Amino acid sequence: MADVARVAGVSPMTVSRAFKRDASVSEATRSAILRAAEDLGYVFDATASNLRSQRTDFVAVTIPSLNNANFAETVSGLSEGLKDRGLQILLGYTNYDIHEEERLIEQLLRRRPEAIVVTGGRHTDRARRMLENAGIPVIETWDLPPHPIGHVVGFSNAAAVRGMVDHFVARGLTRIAFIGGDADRDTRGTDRRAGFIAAMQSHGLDATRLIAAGIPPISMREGADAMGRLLDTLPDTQAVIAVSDLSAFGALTECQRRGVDVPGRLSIAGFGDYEIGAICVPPLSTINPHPRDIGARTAALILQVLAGDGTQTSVIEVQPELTIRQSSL
Amino acid sequence: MADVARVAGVSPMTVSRAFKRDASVSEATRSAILRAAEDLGYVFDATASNLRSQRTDFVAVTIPSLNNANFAETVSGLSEGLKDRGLQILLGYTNYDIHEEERLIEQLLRRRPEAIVVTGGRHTDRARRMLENAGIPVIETWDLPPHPIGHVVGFSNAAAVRGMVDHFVARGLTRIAFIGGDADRDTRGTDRRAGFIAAMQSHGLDATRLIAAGIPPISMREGADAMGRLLDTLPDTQAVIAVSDLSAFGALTECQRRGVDVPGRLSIAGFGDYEIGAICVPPLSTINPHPRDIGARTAALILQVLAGDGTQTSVIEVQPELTIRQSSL
DNA sequence: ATGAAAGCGCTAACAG
DNA sequence: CTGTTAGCGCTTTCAT
Repeated sequence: MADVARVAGVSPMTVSRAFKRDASVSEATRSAILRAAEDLGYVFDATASNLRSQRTDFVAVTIPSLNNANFAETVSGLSEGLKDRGLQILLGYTNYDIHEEERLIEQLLRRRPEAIVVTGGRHTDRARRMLENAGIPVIETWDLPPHPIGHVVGFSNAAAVRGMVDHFVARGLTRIAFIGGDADRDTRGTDRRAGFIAAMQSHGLDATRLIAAGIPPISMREGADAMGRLLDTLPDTQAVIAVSDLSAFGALTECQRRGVDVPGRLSIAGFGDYEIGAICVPPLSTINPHPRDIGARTAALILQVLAGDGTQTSVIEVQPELTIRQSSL
Repeated sequence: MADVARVAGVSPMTVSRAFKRDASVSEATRSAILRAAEDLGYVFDATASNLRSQRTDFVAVTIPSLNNANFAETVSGLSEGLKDRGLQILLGYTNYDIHEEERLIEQLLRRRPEAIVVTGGRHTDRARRMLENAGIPVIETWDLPPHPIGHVVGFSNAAAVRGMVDHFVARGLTRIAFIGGDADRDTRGTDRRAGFIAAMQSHGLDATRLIAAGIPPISMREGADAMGRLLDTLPDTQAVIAVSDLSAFGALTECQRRGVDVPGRLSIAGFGDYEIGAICVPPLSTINPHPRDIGARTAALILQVLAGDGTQTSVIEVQPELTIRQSSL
């Protein structure tokens, strides 16, 4: 920066200002500085800026998996909402493991983010303590934890599934199974399964048709395998709710391979409103948790909190939407 | 850190050492320091460490889209290979736009990464200049550019498609169409389309059955729409290659909706070996570019280069694999 | 194995 | 609109 200042004939401080958005530098001076910088191949050093200004413009985000359209949508909505203010996302993934999440949170906090967004509301004790003491806004998403650490933008996974159970029951189906949610690593999956069980019981129905599908992320293949076991062991099942659209689609393909008519003999529903559910034949009933909205509203919340709008914490509920398609009609 | 030092009864320098992996601190001192840090809720400040040591332990990575299983696999393989050495990925996405890529590269370089990995081999002139002058290892991936900036870990998208054309021709099919690759934002898509045209011409076949599918990322829906137009306008087409498995699957569903037998009346192939192609009915022929290997080999290359193993640049070719399934048999 | 002094490259704070 | 001074919290370097 000193070199650029020398070439442009100004002080380093003026160069520093020229690189900021709204700093007061005359247009002529600024363009001369930027030209000098370009000529010299100077690249602004954010590490020094971060230290001195005590601002990094990072927003830390943890998601269970990179390769998941739902979480990708949330991150995308978040990123979109933050980039106008120059905030950049520092992303890490936990592989659906809260111990991995703990390690990740520690690493992320070392980078001194302005805020931290975590997926889910269940954490190790130490992770929780670190978040509580971080001194920055904390936002839990994709859940509605009973004791939030800070802010929340999410929904109840259990309640969302209840709507689908009600839909099946209203159609007169009673022998309903649930695929997935058995490994307690994926807290959203287990919550959905718990919601299924509670909803079935409240209807006075048998809630024991639970088919394990392995550790998350549940693949399409695992959904297909689970459906195979279901058809083998409980062939009188009338409807299936899968922990995600991906496993639901896998289950559908297994029905196709075995010549089981969907929805004639068996209804299927998923979760997440992934594109595949809308386009496959027949299209899948699902629950749309509005992942992009979660991201967008989280971004808006962060901007508001960083602008100093009060210190109270908000709980923003993004209502999941029951989406009924041909697979359950 | 000074506070921790005081509580632990040592100098800040010793605290600093206690937080490093292989620093020479007695075990007793180290554990006393770590306990003091935990008690005080101290979190190591990476921004200061970065500035003083001139090391960030960041590896910058640009990918076209977060929500893409192929790129997610590459990032995952990369991340896996880097984390043992404490290197963290700083990820940004370009939305398939080289101008967005230019902006992103500038932002990423300001964070002073140890190396930078970009997806693709085509860049704006300014982006290319920034990468050349960055003074860190540069790795282009998912392509085989004629004039690499630095290292390369990738494959020829055009050559990969040739293998699929040859497969169809060997089966006696001659009226072959290509879906996608029309928007020049996605250089990998256009390269695949160009490879299709070249391969068809080298067989003396008509290479004009090109169906546009819109701007990337091409959705399943766009694949289905493209297939609809193809069936409407060129109903005698015998085989279709789509720019990705996702659009190929969309195309397949359109055939299902119209009662067009696949592969009886029409063969379909995709690109990418996404899970959906392996499980849908019928399963899709595809080209597997081994995305995780690209990431893993990129990670290994970075570690080797950072360890100072010579200054020569490597071009590592990861061979795509033709995967023939029922959709083209 | 531990400590003292100096400084990484920028910007807050103040001045003009 | 521009400049001066000091210092962000670590770690390099050199000691012992």
